[in-house]
This record gives sequence, structure tokens and C-alpha cells, in this order.
Amino acid sequence: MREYETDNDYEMARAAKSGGGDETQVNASRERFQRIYTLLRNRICLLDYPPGTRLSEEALAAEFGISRTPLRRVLGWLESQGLLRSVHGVGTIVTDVEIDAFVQVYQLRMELAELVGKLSPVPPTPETIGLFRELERRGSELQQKPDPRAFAQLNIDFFHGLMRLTENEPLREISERLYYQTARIWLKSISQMNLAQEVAIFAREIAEVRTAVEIGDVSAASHIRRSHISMSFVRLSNTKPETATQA
Amino acid sequence: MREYETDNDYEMARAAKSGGGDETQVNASRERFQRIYTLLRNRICLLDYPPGTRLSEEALAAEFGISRTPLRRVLGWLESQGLLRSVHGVGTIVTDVEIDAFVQVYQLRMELAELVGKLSPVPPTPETIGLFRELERRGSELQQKPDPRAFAQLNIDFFHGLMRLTENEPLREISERLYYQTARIWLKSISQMNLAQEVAIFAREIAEVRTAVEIGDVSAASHIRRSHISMSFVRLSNTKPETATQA
DNA sequence: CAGGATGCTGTTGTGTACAACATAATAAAA
DNA sequence: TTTTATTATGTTGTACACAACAGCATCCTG
Repeated sequence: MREYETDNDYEMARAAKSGGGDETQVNASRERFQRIYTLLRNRICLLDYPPGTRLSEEALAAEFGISRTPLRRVLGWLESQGLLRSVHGVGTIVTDVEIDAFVQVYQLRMELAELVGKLSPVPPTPETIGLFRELERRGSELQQKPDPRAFAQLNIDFFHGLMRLTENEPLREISERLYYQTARIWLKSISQMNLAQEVAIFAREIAEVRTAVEIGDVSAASHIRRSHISMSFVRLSNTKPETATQA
Repeated sequence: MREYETDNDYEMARAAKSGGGDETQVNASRERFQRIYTLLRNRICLLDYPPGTRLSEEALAAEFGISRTPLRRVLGWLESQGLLRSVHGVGTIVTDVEIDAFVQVYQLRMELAELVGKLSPVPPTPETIGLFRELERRGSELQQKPDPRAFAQLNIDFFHGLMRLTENEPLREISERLYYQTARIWLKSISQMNLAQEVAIFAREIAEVRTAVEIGDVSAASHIRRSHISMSFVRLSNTKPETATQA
């Protein structure tokens, strides 16, 4: 569905820009924006840029072969999503999530997960069912060779798969926003937990959801998801005594 | 609580900028951003800029006495909120909401309204109670002299009052975003309806909510709100045959 | 040696000129 | 007259130079 390459793709962008781009350039511009936006968001929530990291506009602009101006548009969107914060004279800092906000976001995400089954649920297509089977396969694979980063990536893809179960676009946008706000905190905590156990639980969740999707019961899938978000939160709370700080 | 002046306030900003601004200028910059953002958002949802309006970056920049660059930052945020859409070579257009998205947003807003009573409800302070009494007074006043714009402003203030009933900040942000996405569509439709009747119904809603708030029952207030959003949507659907289009 | 002022360095914010683009009016050709 | 090419105009997008700012090291002064 979506590409989450973290390297070698902006190189393509540069080639497309300088090379044989004889199609409409405006679309190329919007696609470039989308690519950089998605790329940076992924780097943030995959902890390539841990909370507190200071990003340099100039360095990023140079990396993507563009000027600071269009890059700042991307950073502005990321800032409006609460992932960055620009401070004059200091830098562009990757935000952290304080404990209170983390709790609130998780509570809200639980409710929204359930709403997926209530608002405009869409009967799963064979393609969607296939996607969840593929996710389940990746889950099994991950159990044999646990890895935090692959775990996080599977979690992201699973989330996007769930978003295909509703046609309510505002719900999707909002769920996505909240997901990306806490995904990195979750990932940061996962490292301090029993990785194998978490992977096993997650694999079971995928399997359960896949079963529900297969018989077309989106509501059941959403309830399964909700309960797992809830339980995941409980486990996180039990193992995470300290949290980060951020103004 | 919040100021929604549509004129004579940016003049203050200019004076503060050129005049005796011997405090930290960075705060002044952020406040300026916030002021212009709020101002433009209000103009959009109060239909000063009806859907389809083409805004000129240069004209707006001149109006606020700044360059296009900082203004574009504001426009970028409004675009990320779905209120604007910039098209290269054409202009910055105020978006419209197609019927499907409108339905989806309303459905979602109903659920979120109920969540206000479930997620981190905050016991109303005397100040909050006073606010709702004031809103109720304005509602009565409005009944004697119905006016679409004053109606819209009261609706906005009432919404912000309701947001004080929860401490869940993400829920507030998201509710606000969805509210401002559909408020102008609601206002546009109100004009074609029985204004006096709508005002009367709204005044009753305020009174009911005020009663619930007064006894500290935030959950009841949220359910009242939910039901009124639902009924408002039904009335809108019955009186609005045609809708606007937007890519 | 301690404390504070001062310059140095790197960062984001702003202004401005120009490029890329879309649209409509206009002129030319069939 | 119709159609097509072209020019004119106004718009947003981009690049770059500079201003404003914060943090830090340095140096001067007591």
C-alpha cells in the first residue's frame, strides 16, 4: 500500500527532478512534499530521530537537494501535527510526550478504535483479507527473529490495514495523527520490555483480527483492537516508571 | 475568553511590533502567528471568506503589515487543517465540504461529544458555570433579535465552553478541528432554514447543558450535546437538497 | 581566582527577487 | 466564423541573502 523506505528514495526524487521530468511539475512538487513528509514522520516515529533531537533545516534541505523554503513547509506540517517544535535561534526539536498526554492519547485511541467498527465500516475485500494474512505471516516471521524496528514497522502497517476497515475519512486522519503521536513512545518503551512476549501478544492480536476480518465482522475486529490497545497500555504503565520531559 | 475581533486588532500588532516592544520579540512573533491564524480561521468559518473564495497571499500580507513568508506559515497550518488549499498558479482557495465528508464529520463529532463526558471530565468551576449562564443569557437575547452571524458566534463560544468540561487535550484539539471544518457549512445552511426556530432550539440546548453543568454532571451535558448534534444533523439533511463541490 | 560582559557560532525567522504555473484575453490562421 | 496558437497577467512555489535570536566560549575586569 504505502512505502516506508528510509533511504535511497529521495535519491529517486532528485533524479526525477533533474532528469526526464516532462510531466506536470506541480504534481511532482506535491509528491515530493508527501514523500519527504512521510519519510521524516517515519524517521521520527521509528526513533531514527529520538525525542529531543535537533534537526537542521539546512542539512535536511541539502539531503533532499532542495532549498530551505519548501522543506520548511514540511516541517511546518510536522509541527502542526505535534511531532516537531521550532524555536527561534535554537533549532527544530523532535518533541517528546509527557506522561499525562500519553495517557490521554491512549484513552482516546481506544475509543476511536472502537468507532472504526461503528462509523462507515466497509466490508473487507479479498485484497484486504489478503493484506491481513500477509501481516499475520510477518507476525509469525517476527516471532522467530524478534527485532524492535521490524516490530515497529509491522505495527505501523497493521495500523494502516485497520484503517482500511472504515470509510470515515476524518476518523482515519485523526486516528493516524494520534497513532503517530504515541508510536515512538511505545517503541521506546518496548525496548525495555520483554520483546519476545510483546511480539507474541501482537502476533495473536493480528491473528484474531484477521479471523474477524475474514468473516467480514469489522465490529468484532475493532473491539479486538480496542482491548489490545487497552492491555498494551496497562503493560506499558507497569514497566515504565520514568518518562521524558518536554516544554 | 477568546477574542474574535475581525478588525482593528492587527493594527495593534503592528503598533506593538514597531513601537515599544522591549520584551522578548520571539513571543511577539508567536502571538502574532496565533492572532492571524485565529483571525483567518474565524473569517473562514463565519463566511467572510465563503467556500471557493480565492485569497491573495500578497494582499493578506499587506493587510497584516508583514511579508508573504510568515503569512504562508499561517496559510500552511490552515491548509493542514483542511480549511484552505493552495494551488500553484491559481491561488489559495477556501475549501468546501462535500456532502459525504460532511456526514462523516458529523457522525464523528457526535461520538466525540459523548467522549467529553467519559474521558477526563473536569468538575465545572464556578467560573465555568458563570460562563454557561452568560451563554444562556446571550441565547435569550438572540431569540429576541435573531441574526445569523451572532448565532454563529454564540455557537462557537458555546463549543469552546463545552471543551472546558474535559481535560483531555487531544480530544479538545480534534474536536476543535472537526468543529471548524463543518461550522461554516452549518452556518451556510442555517440561512436557508427557519432561523428563529433554530435559535430557539439552540437556546434550549444551552439551557439544558447549563443545568447539567450546574449540578456537575458533565456526562449528562455531553449526552445532551450529542443528541442535539444528532438532531441538528437531521434537520440539516431535510432542508439541504443541494451541496457544493470541491476537488 | 571569580564574575560578568562580549564576541563567536549556529540556528530559525523574514524579506525579496525570480521561476513555474494556470488562466483568460488576444491575435492569427484555416 | 471557428479554431488554434500566443501573449499577458496574476498567482503560488523556490532560492537566497540577511536579520533576530540563543547558547557558549572567551576575555576582560574586579
